[in-house]
Amino acid sequence: MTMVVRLRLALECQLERDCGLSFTEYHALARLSEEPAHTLRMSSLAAVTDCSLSKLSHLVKRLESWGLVRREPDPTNGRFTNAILTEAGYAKLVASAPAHARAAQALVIDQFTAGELVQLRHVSERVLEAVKTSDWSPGLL
Amino acid sequence: MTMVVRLRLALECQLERDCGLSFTEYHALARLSEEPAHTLRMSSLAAVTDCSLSKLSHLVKRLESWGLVRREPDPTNGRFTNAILTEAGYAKLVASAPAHARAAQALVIDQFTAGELVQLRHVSERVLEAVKTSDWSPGLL
DNA sequence: AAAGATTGACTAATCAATCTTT
DNA sequence: AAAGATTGATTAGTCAATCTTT
Repeated sequence: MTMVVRLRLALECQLERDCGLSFTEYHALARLSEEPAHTLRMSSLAAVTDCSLSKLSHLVKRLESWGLVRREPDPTNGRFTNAILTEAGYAKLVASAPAHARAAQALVIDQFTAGELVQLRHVSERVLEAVKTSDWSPGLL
Repeated sequence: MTMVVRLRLALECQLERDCGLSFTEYHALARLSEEPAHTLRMSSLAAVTDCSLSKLSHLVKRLESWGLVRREPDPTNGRFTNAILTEAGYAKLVASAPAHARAAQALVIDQFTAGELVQLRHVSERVLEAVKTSDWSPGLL
């Protein structure tokens, strides 16, 4: 587990220093940017960022106060709230991504051959599957 | 990274439910129990639990308030503080370890053959080494 | 002065309670 | 009533400032 903890700490550290974003804040922006309309419902965003809805709500409030995201009710169904990446949010992400990608590259990708990386992907998939079917569903996922 | 995040969340969830301890609290107790005298300096314990000294100080205060650990100044050098596992703390750990070990076993170990586990260990070691020699030293390690 | 550790103020996360829309 | 989301109170973590011992 040490490796799991330290790898995450290193990546958190890089993001904090280079862009002033937490790991989860960064990934929320990244997930939104992958959507066609740079938009995702709060509940969907919570799922893909491994956040509880409550945590995400607080987090998006913060991102909104920084002008990186805005929220508006889904026009087609008022009980959904859409989180939308702003221009500034997208610019922030574009500015932040290269350094983060370099860090991940250096810490993980560069350590292995192409064949090992394939292996590693299998490993991850099996562990993820085991986690998903386990009793230990972390809060609201 | 998703796998790294979710695996940790699942293990945190198990510990919280089954023993009412956070991941770091559990590991602090576990590290102390591995020492001959169930004792470690605060600074050493911080290093092996991947905590800042400040975080560990708050955390140990909590463990102390629960009667699981006590602190006393090192008799040989007054600027060190020793964290010492109490009887109750050891009992708590003994009661908690099996379920936690089973969870880790189920989520990781059981997913692989013996050969793959050896591979996995190599993977971890290489990533750890890369993290250690990187610019992104997470706070005070 | 430097190392080890603690403290207090601030920021973030969690949990239960609440509010809104369907 | 149920789903989606937010809020507010408590608890944990971070950061800078402080205290103690060497």
